[in-house]
Amino acid sequence: MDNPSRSERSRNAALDAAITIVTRDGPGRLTLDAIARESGLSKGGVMHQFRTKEAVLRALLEQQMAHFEEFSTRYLEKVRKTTDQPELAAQIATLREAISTPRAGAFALLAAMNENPDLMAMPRDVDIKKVALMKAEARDPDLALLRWAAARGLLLSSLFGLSSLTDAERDRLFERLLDDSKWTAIEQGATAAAKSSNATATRAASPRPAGARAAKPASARKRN
Amino acid sequence: MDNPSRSERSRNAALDAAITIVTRDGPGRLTLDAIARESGLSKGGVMHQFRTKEAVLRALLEQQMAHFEEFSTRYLEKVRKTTDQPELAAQIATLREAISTPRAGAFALLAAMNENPDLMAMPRDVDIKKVALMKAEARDPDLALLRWAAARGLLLSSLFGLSSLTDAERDRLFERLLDDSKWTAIEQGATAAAKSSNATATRAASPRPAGARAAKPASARKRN
DNA sequence: GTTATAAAACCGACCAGTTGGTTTGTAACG
DNA sequence: CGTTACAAACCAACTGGTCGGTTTTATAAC
Repeated sequence: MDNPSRSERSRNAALDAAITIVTRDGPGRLTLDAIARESGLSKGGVMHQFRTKEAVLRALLEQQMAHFEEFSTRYLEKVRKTTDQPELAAQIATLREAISTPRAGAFALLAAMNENPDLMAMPRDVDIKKVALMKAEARDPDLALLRWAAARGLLLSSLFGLSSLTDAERDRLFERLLDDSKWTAIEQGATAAAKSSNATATRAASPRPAGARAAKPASARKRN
Repeated sequence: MDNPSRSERSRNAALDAAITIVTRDGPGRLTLDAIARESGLSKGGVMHQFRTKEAVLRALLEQQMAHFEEFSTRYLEKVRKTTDQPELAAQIATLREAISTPRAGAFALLAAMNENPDLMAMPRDVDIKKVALMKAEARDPDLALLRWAAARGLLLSSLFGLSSLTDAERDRLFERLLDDSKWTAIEQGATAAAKSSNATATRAASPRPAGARAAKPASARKRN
């Protein structure tokens, strides 16, 4: 086998092993030795492909992000014509997907966060773009964000083993989140405050004001 | 100082140190030595108060849960008369509170999960009860769950540094989540029968198989 | 009030095992 | 023959946890 292929095979073997470990034993058990053991490679081999453990985490994250990005894109293409908020739909569907697929994805996230919280910047940056898109397409951006937040809440809760919902329940909730027709009735115009009492059935057709984004969390810690 | 006070002071010092470490350095850095260093106690002293590391995690979780439980109870008492879904309101408000208070709470959660995922059973059990209460008081239980999930999504995203929202935005979203009047218009059930449970497919843009979801993580790992 | 004794709180050296990472060697590719 | 890909032994730092000993507090007899 030629060298490039050989290398790629080892790389994938290592990453697959990492996913296996993280999902099976928990993020705290993801060590270089464990990866070597699980992948069949020697530790030296693993270290040849990834010079540091952080490089492994980063590669893991990138792989998973690419996976979900692809899912998202495909889904988006498919429903672009059936809803006027395709980005929102795609995000919700992707979050839903992340629950069922080999927990890998978000477990990788967890492992990353555990080891080096700064790695979270990667997925966050993607998020920022997605949020912008969702807001741009929505008549009621805040409502879109809330539907999105709900999906995310369901995912993260499930991921952390915090969920007290059955699979059926969760599925039903996702279904409802995706169903635009169930939400239009409470869409609000871009006007902020709103007279609290009724006003719920208003269905303003105005575009939206394009909010101003501000500073980041600015978490700045160092590790390793 | 008498013994009980002395003991409690040390215990709290250790716990405070643990919170400091976890929030400042990340969950992966929470070690017994680190706690000893940070708290000023000796390692032996720490071990006297907590026989194992898991005991530290457990105590941390309990402390945080107690804190939020108290907040929740107080809030509930306060709004019981102003809304017909006080449990939901209390949960949302508590989740909101958890964002602003020292990240401690959920970071402790993370540390716990990292070390021993089984510890998550503690907060989950509380959740199950809360969910039951919220469902019981709601005319549209699923909608209540979704509002709750949204609040949770906002919290967890923010907590993990995944949030791309500004504080103001998040605040606005929480405000809306708490405002019952903004949701009544889409309440389902109660009125006009309607087998709400299925039938959601009116406009579902989701081509999902709705297949049989598999079993739970079934993580049965041991550590240490 | 002093003294004797026990019990609790605390210290810090120590242990075996694990960690991420390095070094040295070797075989195959190009 | 040099570079690439891997293996295996190795290392210093660190891990959770133990253990013998010291200090502080509590009890109670004198």
